[in-house]
Amino acid sequence: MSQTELESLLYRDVLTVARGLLGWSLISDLGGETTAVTVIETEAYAGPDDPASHAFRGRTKRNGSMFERPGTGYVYRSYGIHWCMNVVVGEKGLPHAVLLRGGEPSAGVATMARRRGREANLADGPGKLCQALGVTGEMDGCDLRRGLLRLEPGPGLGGRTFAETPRIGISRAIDRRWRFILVG
DNA sequence: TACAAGATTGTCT
DNA sequence: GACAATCTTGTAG
Repeated sequence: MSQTELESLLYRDVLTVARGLLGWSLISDLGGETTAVTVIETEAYAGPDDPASHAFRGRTKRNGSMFERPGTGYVYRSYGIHWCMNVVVGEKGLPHAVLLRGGEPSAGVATMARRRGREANLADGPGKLCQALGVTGEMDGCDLRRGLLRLEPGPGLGGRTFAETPRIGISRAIDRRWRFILVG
């Protein structure tokens, strides 16, 4: 995959993008320190067609970023405590997004451990991933194709396969198997 | 204007 | 395995 392929991937169907982002690197230079993870777990949210999406009932102050152009980051606060980040996909104005649920630390591990206050389980959850990379609400609406927080070609699937499972932590439309996770 | 619920995590039992 | 921490949105009065 190349940066150009990322560009075209972002305009594909949200489920295709959710699968395609597995194995990519998410790199952060926030706070003057470089940290990075390999994306290993994603979830797809299809805005107006998805009762579980924040954008199901239209645009609000919080989810405005989801209506921006693909490649935009949508960062929101969860349960008033944690930050969770999405990659906006699809045509501009269509609130489709892929939630980055988990990653494997690949660079700046010491920095991530310091931010997280522990050595293990640095990014195996949406809130943990953001904390490890230093992502906060200030990054809402940023351009993930360039800048301090960006997606770059990573190790890819590396011969590993991925599983499709029901989504986690939601109460609506839980029957849709729109969660993708690398196994192995 | 008030209140319930939520795409979660860490700690304690 | 249960529960608290903590804030924004949506809905009702």
